[in-house]
Amino acid sequence: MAKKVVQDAERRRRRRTKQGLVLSHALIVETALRLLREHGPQGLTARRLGLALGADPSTVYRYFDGMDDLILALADELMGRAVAGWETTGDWRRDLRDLGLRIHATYLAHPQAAVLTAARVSGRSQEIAADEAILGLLRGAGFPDPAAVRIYHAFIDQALAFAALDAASLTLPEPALRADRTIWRATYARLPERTHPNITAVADLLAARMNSSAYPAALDLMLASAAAELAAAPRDGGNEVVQSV
Amino acid sequence: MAKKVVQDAERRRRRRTKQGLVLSHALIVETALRLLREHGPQGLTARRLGLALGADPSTVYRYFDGMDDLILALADELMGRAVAGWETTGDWRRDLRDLGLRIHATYLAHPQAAVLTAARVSGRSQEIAADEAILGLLRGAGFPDPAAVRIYHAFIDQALAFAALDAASLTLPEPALRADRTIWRATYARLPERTHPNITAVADLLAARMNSSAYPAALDLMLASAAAELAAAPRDGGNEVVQSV
DNA sequence: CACCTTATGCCAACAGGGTTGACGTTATTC
DNA sequence: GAATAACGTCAACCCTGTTGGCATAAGGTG
Repeated sequence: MAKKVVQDAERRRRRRTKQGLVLSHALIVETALRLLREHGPQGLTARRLGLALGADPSTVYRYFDGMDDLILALADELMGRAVAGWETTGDWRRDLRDLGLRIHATYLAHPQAAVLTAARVSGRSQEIAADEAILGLLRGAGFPDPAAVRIYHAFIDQALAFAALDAASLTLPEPALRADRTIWRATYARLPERTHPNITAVADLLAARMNSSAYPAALDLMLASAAAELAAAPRDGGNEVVQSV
Repeated sequence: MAKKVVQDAERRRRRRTKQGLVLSHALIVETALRLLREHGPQGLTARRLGLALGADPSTVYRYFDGMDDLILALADELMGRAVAGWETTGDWRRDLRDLGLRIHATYLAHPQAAVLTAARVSGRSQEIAADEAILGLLRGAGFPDPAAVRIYHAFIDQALAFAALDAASLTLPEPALRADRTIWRATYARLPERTHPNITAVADLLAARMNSSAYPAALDLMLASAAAELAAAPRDGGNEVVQSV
């Protein structure tokens, strides 16, 4: 198995090898992310990855336990990048807002990586570190455990969900995910006005709107709701619907 | 092409054919959804679909232009089911809340169909009908076009995003998407307390929370925010962040 | 130094994926 | 009855992830 290989190879610096190749987890992840960004999900295959690395496709399996494992590593890497440079001020609301925007921005910088948002939850290092930070922040702010967990989940879910959908709007991946502006305009503007008056009337608006993000506003709403909950009752309030505004 | 085939075959009732097979768009979609629900994304392949239909895999291509086209049809079918039975009362906020919950529930009834949420936007009949209804509702309520489009998008995005993530929490699909309770508990509870005090302290809560949905609360927040915007200013307010509560 | 174990890379091969084209049969239409 | 479209099968193609065997390099130990 590649488990022990991981630990040993990680702490060692190799000079050169048979064909002069020097692969590593970091290099493979970096290359995979590049392929994903430049050529979309279709571009990230075992064979293409091997080609981009100048190595045989099967070599990747010396470092990762299959393609699924690699994908989890990619998601973990992105989470690590999102958290990198994040500094907590002690103001949980401000800190979470900052982190949320960082996660969102990181995924938007790798639009094709929207696939990865479904691959969360793995017990990998970067993710767990981020989770620890978030939970610690919430508990430190005075949220009881159930509330902290609830907010923690809502926070992560929201960030990843919006990132995935925003990214899907920005990119032009495989036909099944096609959602770019051109498609929208072409699809909606071509509808007969008689049968679809509402859509045709706002076809251009629909197309133009595909580029903007609704996440910051939604994030602020969620944080405001959490703050109101904290201010109202120090004790936990269960899972009931929060009616505000 | 299958385009003309579609129209002609749809309006006709065929008694029997060569081997006694009577395929149709509806039957194929129904079977594909069943495969997806029972065996997950891995279970929905051209070959398995052919097997389940008792037909040759290539036969599907007489009805759909490739697997992508079929997947879009599945998403369209689900949207149609979600909207079926939906009755508008004229109260846009109440109606949208109802529709949102319907969409959410429909996708939760087909957990494995979370993949389909990424396949939105296609110009297919059921979807366009739903879009028309939503946009008509918002414009009728007095929202100017830009605001209506913005809310329309936020509404759909939110419903699909939460459905996808909630469904991912409920199911146990391929390794890359693994996110079930067992995994959560096993993953997080096994962490050393010394290095991960926060996570280990709430490990059970984390696992238990995977089954509940945060969508209704988020939906209410969004609708409340939209209502506040409508009450405050009849004219459109652009894309600025809404600070409420 | 020799020696053995581990790490690392390549190669060939397998099962299974989507998709296509030719072909035959059936159903419909004129 | 003849022509045409629809429908289903079959064999084949190229792609995918993945594996086992083999060769070489590296690292540690005598």
